[in-house]
Amino acid sequence: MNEVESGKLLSKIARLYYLEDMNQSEIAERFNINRVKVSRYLKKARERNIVDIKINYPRESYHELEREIESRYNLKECIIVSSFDNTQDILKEMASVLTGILDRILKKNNYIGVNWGLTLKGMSAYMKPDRKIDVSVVPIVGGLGKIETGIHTNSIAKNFADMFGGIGYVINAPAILDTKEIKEAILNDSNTREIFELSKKLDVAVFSFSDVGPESSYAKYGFISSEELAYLKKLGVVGDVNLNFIDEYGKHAPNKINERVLALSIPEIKKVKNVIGVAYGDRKVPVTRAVLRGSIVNILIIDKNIAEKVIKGH
Amino acid sequence: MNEVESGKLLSKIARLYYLEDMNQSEIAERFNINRVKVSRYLKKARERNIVDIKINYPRESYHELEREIESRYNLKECIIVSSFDNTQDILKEMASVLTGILDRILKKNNYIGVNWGLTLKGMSAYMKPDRKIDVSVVPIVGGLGKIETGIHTNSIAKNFADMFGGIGYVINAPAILDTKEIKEAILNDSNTREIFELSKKLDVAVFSFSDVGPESSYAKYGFISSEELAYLKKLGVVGDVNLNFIDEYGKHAPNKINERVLALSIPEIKKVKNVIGVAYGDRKVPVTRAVLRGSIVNILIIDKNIAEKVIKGH
DNA sequence: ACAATCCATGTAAATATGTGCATATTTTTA
DNA sequence: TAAAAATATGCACATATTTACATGGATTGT
Repeated sequence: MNEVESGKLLSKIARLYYLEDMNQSEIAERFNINRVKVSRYLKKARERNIVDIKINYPRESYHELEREIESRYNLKECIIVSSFDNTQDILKEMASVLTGILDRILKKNNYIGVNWGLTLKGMSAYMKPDRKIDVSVVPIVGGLGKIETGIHTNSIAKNFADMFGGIGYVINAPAILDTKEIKEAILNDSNTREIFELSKKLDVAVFSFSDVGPESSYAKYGFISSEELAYLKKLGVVGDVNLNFIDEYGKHAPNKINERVLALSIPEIKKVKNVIGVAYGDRKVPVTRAVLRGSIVNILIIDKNIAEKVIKGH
Repeated sequence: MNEVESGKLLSKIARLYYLEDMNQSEIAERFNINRVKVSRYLKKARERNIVDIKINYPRESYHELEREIESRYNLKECIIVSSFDNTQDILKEMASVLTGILDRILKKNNYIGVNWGLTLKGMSAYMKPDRKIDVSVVPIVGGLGKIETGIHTNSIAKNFADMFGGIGYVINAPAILDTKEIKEAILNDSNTREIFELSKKLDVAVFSFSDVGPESSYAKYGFISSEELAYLKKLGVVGDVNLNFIDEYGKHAPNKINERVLALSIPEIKKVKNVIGVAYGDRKVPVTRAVLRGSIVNILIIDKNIAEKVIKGH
């Protein structure tokens, strides 16, 4: 058995390289071998597990779960926060995570799209970005509810623009119209069209998604009636992504309501480079799974409860 | 606290880089950051011990002791073998180690110098090189004793040449002459001079060293009288390196005997790129320490007993 | 509020590492 | 033992990583 087979040389080389910051040329020189050989021996040492690399994750992190979801659904990032009893605590955590990601991702003059709802409203209350940069914040859905409630997409856009520095665009059209025809008409109006044009420039999109149950914002605020919700459920809808109703596989489920909804569509959302989805709470487990299956987002921020159930459920 | 400070991003990046073989560009792309930043974050992750690298050494190895000696005495390599009760077992181990090193170091047409004595004789009985290459084996000391005993430098050179393939040169002069004048005369003879010329070409030198006690080969075989040994000891000599007598600091101790000794000197030995010293047994502890202190070798093969005592002794 | 200093960033250049390929060596097979 | 196959080697090139440096933004002290 020679030096290499026995692993003695491999371990020596590995030590010098990984532990003592010697480079491959220096090692080659020392052991009188070819530089390329050192590279190959190091590879062999890794293959034979002579080199053992461990990553120490921060205590409170759910990296295994994150990793599992990232690789199963091919995400760039999955970030999981603790499922605190208190909703505000979850929102605080999520806000901190989202701020970190946006601080990192956003560059000057970038375009960021946002939708509406309680989750984004709640998070923006706790977001404290490190720095101000000029970004353009664009609503990606029509308006729902009064501006004062703070869940309106224009409010969300304004919040984000104030926080990161830059301008918050305003959409002057409701999200749900009475008829298909009215929607088409509004879409043809330059005011609205301009906003939707901007969404083609998005570098980042941030949105929450929801189930179609009674606790959803549209149910609670009465934007969609319970009959309509029942109708959607019958079609196999498990929730919405920016008001696009989807089935359990994350496919858009054709329905009467969407015909008169003004919102950035799923194919258009998918074109954005960084698509960040946010969700917490038990009721959003099925829609989260659907969003993942449909590869709608590539960055996902969820709470531990959803994460575990998504993984267990399949 | 942001993503970087918390270590969350660092650990994610480290995982992708070290555990999932992603390169820095891919990671940069994924996290929307600059490629150089990934390099810097990885450095930070290592500094913060988020990345933990462990080397698994072969079970029976004394890597810590080896490492200690290597770094303390600035060796390229220190290899320690078990101190078996049976001398032959030690010789077998050392032979295997030396073979490995020579198989690795020696290239075609290299010159290798060898000295004499029981240690090299004993080892060469067990050496089984992987391959034959053309090397030139050169005696680096005059002859001592009858060829038949096998401890004569010409025998050692022949053994090495047979094993590795190549030619064993022969020195036709004794190591210890009667007078300084005779030595000078012999050194002027072309036969001897040629051999010593060759030693300027050495790529590797292999030699054992010895104490100046009654068990040394020169005492046992009567090449040096007990009066002379006593005289050397009085001068502060702790042993010899290729018949050059040295003090506890590895410095050559000027003495009457060396004036009439025919051997490659310490400065000449130090010029060789790979200087391999071999020793085992308790009596060689002081001389080993001296050899190390004097930086005479850069590769050292010793038994565990010597290693431990060298380290403990200071 | 201003200047001075410090720190972060990205680009370009330098360094280090990995790979394809042609050649050499060893092992296998007949 | 010779030929064939498999493996190892080292060069030249391709790729990847690190570093130096210049710049700009943030922070601190006055």
